[in-house]
Amino acid sequence: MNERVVPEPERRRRRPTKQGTVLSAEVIISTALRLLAQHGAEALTVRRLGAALGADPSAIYRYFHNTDDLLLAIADELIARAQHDWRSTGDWVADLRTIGLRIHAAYQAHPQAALLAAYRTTGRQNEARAVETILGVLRGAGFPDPEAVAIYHAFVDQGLAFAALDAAADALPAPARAADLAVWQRHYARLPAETHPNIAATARLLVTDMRRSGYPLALELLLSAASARLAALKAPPGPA
Amino acid sequence: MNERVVPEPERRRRRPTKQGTVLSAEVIISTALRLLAQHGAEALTVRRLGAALGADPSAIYRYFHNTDDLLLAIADELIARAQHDWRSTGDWVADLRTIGLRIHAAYQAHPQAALLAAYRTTGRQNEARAVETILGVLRGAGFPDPEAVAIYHAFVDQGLAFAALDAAADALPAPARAADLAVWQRHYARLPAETHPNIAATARLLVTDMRRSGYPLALELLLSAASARLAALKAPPGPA
DNA sequence: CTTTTCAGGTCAATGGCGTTGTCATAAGGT
DNA sequence: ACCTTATGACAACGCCATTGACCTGAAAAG
Repeated sequence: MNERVVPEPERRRRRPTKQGTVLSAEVIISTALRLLAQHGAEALTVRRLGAALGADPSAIYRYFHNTDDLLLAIADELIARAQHDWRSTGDWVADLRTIGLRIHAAYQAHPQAALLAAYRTTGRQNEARAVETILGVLRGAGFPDPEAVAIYHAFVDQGLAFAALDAAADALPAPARAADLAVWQRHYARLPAETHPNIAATARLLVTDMRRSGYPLALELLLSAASARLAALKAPPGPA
Repeated sequence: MNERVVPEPERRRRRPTKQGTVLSAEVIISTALRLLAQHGAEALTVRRLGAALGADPSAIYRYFHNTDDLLLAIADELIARAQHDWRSTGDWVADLRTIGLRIHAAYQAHPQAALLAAYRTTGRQNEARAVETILGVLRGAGFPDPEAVAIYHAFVDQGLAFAALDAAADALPAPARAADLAVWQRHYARLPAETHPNIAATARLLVTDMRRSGYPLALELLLSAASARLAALKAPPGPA
């Protein structure tokens, strides 16, 4: 591990680069997000980031231990954006629905970054706040701790997993992306009923449905099943 | 794109390498899978694959256009394996549960290939067979077509999304993977109750639960919610 | 206001990677 | 037995992340 990094709040001396930029963790993160948005995932290299910042690539190592450290910082920033201004309504199902959709939306706004970040556990400030909030909603709803933790896990992972899945579609190189979308019309819509009766019968529905994200329905199903479980827990004497 | 590749069925001349191996697409794929299984994601490089084969790295480009081509060839195999020997039991919930877990397991067995494959729509034979099967299960259970298609979409995307999420954890470079796992013990388990009461109250549960995949529960919740919807559809006169 | 110090930007080098242009040679059709 | 050419080998290119040594100017100390 690299020891050159001084924690951001303790920084005193800020010295411009040869090209005049004044660096900071914040500037580096936002430049990285811009680079990802403009030129795709493969554009995020230390060398190109250095060039975009107007600094020597190695200067980045004064702010982040390595590229992974930088990536985790980016991930935490996305989580922060998802939580921005959120407030509980008192209805736990509505709260979780909103949180789930917000996470998904925040990641969709930066598909290239989402693809890299959605899989990581950062342990940083904003992530911890999100974990705390979601657990609070579930425990406040009346789920006993083991159930609350299990449902927290399913809920969060499902949100992140769909965020990455849908981000990947956006982040795909243009030709591959077009090809994948066209498969449903070009290929599945023309399969004969003899060999693929179920696809043939539903082809039109498939073509329109597969254009959208499957997340909203998956989220709704998760929430309604969780709700049913809670109801069962609150009526302890088992039914016939 | 590299034009050196001769399609496998047209190959006539098979010439041993200096070290005596006789190459083929099949040998290269299985060696790559062995390399991945034995030494993890970062072991799959053209150079190391060449070394493992007993051949010059560049010889691989006589069989695959580039590394992506090779990885897709590996991935293609996974789709077939997920479906291998599957048979309907007549119980639609049990069938979907099995199919979901099988997809997840097949991808889990080769995480780095899964990461590339889970996001794509190939439209090829094995994929079409899977779509047909799942739609058949849902329509056979009595879901009307629009509902069948919507639930198909949520079900499949959930399976693929979790497959990619869990594969990504396995495919992470060893240090990053260890760091992510440790976060729950090192960091979350020690947050004070004053600032993070819900995390503090459930820390022990979190540490053990987050080690496992969230997919089995998420799948179960999706299936039970779908089941409830079907029951509601079959009892048309609305309840009190 | 001067002196000291050291954070932080720069430079150069290391060892890895995927990929390709070229060459040499042996396999296999004739 | 002869040719053709597919296929393996070699060497080189331009990327990549990372690091150790250095230099310099901003801030702290007096």
